[in-house]
Amino acid sequence: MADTRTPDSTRRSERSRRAIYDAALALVGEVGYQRTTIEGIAARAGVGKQTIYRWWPSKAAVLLEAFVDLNQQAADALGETAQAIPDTGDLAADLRRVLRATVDELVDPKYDIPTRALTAEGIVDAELGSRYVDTLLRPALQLYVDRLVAAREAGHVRADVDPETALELFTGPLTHRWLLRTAPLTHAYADRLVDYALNGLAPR
Amino acid sequence: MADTRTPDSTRRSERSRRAIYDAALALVGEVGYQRTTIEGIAARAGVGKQTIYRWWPSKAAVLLEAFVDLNQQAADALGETAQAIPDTGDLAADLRRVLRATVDELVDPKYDIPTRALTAEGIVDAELGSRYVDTLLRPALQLYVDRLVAAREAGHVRADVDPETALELFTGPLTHRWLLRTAPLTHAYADRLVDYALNGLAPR
Amino acid sequence: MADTRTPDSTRRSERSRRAIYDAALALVGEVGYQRTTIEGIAARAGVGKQTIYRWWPSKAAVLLEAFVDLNQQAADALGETAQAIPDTGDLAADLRRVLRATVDELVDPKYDIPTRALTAEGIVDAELGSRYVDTLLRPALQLYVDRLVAAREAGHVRADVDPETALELFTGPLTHRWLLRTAPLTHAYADRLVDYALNGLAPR
Amino acid sequence: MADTRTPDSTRRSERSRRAIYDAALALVGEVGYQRTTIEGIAARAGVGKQTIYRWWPSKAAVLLEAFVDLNQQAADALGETAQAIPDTGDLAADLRRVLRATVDELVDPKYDIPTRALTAEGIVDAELGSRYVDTLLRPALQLYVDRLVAAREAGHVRADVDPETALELFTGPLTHRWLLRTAPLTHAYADRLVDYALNGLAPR
DNA sequence: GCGTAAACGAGACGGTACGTCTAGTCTTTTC
DNA sequence: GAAAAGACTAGACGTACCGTCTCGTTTACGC
Repeated sequence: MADTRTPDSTRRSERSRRAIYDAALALVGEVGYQRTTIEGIAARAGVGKQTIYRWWPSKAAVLLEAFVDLNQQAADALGETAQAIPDTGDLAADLRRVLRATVDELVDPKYDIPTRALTAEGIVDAELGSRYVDTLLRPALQLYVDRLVAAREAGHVRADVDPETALELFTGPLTHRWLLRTAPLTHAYADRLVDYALNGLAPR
Repeated sequence: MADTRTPDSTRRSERSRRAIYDAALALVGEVGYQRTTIEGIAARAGVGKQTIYRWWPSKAAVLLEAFVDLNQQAADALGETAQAIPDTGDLAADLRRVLRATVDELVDPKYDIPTRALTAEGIVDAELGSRYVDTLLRPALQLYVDRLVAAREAGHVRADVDPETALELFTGPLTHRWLLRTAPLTHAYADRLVDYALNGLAPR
Repeated sequence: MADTRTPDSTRRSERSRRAIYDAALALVGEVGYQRTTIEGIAARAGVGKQTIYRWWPSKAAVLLEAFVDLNQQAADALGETAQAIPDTGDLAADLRRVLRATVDELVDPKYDIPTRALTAEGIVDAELGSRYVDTLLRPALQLYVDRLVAAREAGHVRADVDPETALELFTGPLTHRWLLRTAPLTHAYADRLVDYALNGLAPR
Repeated sequence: MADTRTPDSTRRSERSRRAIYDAALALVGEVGYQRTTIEGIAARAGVGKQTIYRWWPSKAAVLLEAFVDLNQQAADALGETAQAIPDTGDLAADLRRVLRATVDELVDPKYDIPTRALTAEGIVDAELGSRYVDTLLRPALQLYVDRLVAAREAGHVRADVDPETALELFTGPLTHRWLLRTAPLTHAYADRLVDYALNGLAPR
């Protein structure tokens, strides 16, 4: 039977935790997600397999935490407001800037490969997916909500707009192209999205 | 080394092919994609493993073809034009109708589970992904292109609109919510998408 | 590396020692030797694993000491001479009596299972084997030596007989049948052994 | 669940079987029985673990068969009668010769180590023990029975002697010293055993 | 209609990784 | 400072599948 005793997290080895994060991210980057194995992570981290199984339920969960940790570190390095979408008063310009940056990130293999892996895993595994959304995706989307609310108050956006839906006009298509590879992701595409979404497809 | 001789498809057993499709779809529905194995499909189909390896390169490829076959059958049952997006002259109403139908399909577990599995696999496996897009997704998206081109000619849509980008304002957000489960998929959501995309977020 | 510091035995917990003996014997009786683990003994004794590793080099060593302790207690309960082979003047009768008693003991599962385990372990592990022989077996065999020497002095046994070898004519076959289960261990067998060994196989 | 299907022995790979025997015997000789693992045997034999698990229930069973096979080969090399105890008419001399040969064998590490391991395992595991006795030990003991019966018919042994018991006067003590290492195994000891057993301990 | 060659069902094979178990060590806290 | 508790590295366990490779057994085409 499985070990049903919950381990005592106060006695957890910080050293091992870090080594596992590092090994997991390195391996996914080097050989891809499918060929990254728990045995491989353990060996690379100089850790017993049981130490992984003790603290994580699956390979995907390890990678997710490793990613969250990475983001945390990056966020800590920057100031708090540094990650917010800028508000220059020109909504279109601000969105173009942030969408272009997102395009750049999604195109960079360093982010592309592990993020794809996590996303794909979350698509099939609902439990993991919800943790992924809550810890990584939702905070990123919230930045759009904040900016759109500000724009609405400034009268740059229709008063009846639901920001949760509105933001998906930008991130939805971008994610669609990125994940499904239906067409190349370019800055021009990002700009066009902002144009269409803000001004609509119908003639004015 | 692999058997480099190309098998003679004229001598292929139609019976086995059908049995493999059925077994693959049934197993994915019953135990999920991850726990569906080629051995399991072979056993369920009453077929030797080699018969699968002879004709398909991977589990995902089997499932993809099984899905294509399923769609083919459904399409054959309907008339040819039956799957096109209707053109009543009211673009918004036509889009609402088709998006609502899509929502209904994505919410139905019968389609949801295997489609998720295929999509997730295609996200990670580029080769499979491109076949998935070409055989299943692209034809479906083309229907939007056709309808949007017609709308553009009728002056119901801006003359400068790129239909390939424009259609993603509808399918992108829908796919986003479906795959990532960020929020429930409803008819109201579909309607709102049509409103935002056609009229834009900015005040007129 | 192992903790080379010799622990201070004066501070040793008598309570733990007893609990470990009891747990070890109980477990071997219940689940057999192979499936008795040091972890299991520690858990059952309510003792940390390190407490076992601190004082014993192996599972077999624990069991051996537990057994020695058990014998000690039994011996203390009886008088000192009580365990000697009786000397009624009739060597054959005395040997039959003691061999029959040995048969009874070897057939009793209470002794059979742990003694088998220890013996088997000692056969493979020379170090343990020698401790087993010295602490448990040798004292028992010495009783035969004593009785045979007395018989020799009384002229009931050839003057040139080496008691160390002679005693094995009794214990050797008995042990052989017991360990290898080549044939059932019975009182009749014990009697026959005494007859053959004392009188020889050759016709007189 | 375990694979309950019985494998088809007609399709068994003779090559793998031989390689497994060789690897098992080599490893036991090199690192001892306890530190010989199924993984190690598989790796050394260049064989998948499952191939071992498919055909044998345990490490001990592999070793037993390897040993039986070894004996078979040795027996096939010699003539049929070559392994019988010689009958020169001088029972004592014949027994001395065979016991001395046995001593030599038991002292040779090549036989000592794996035989010890198998014997010890058979002592604890009754099922394996009975297979060990039936396939390896019993045939060897039968040779004594045959010789003793011949001696009885020739009047060199008491008419009332049970050969099954009598033979244990020789093999029992020898096995006892060998397994328990109570004293060194020498030719002199073998000779003394023959003397005592044939002539008895009591004065004539 | 008969021979032959390819596809077939079956499943053994060498492997890899799984998730579990235990060994023996190390660390922290309690008595 | 011994002991309880238990996390740690290490690695074998037995299982599940992988993809390849024979085996006979159909099956269907060309002679």
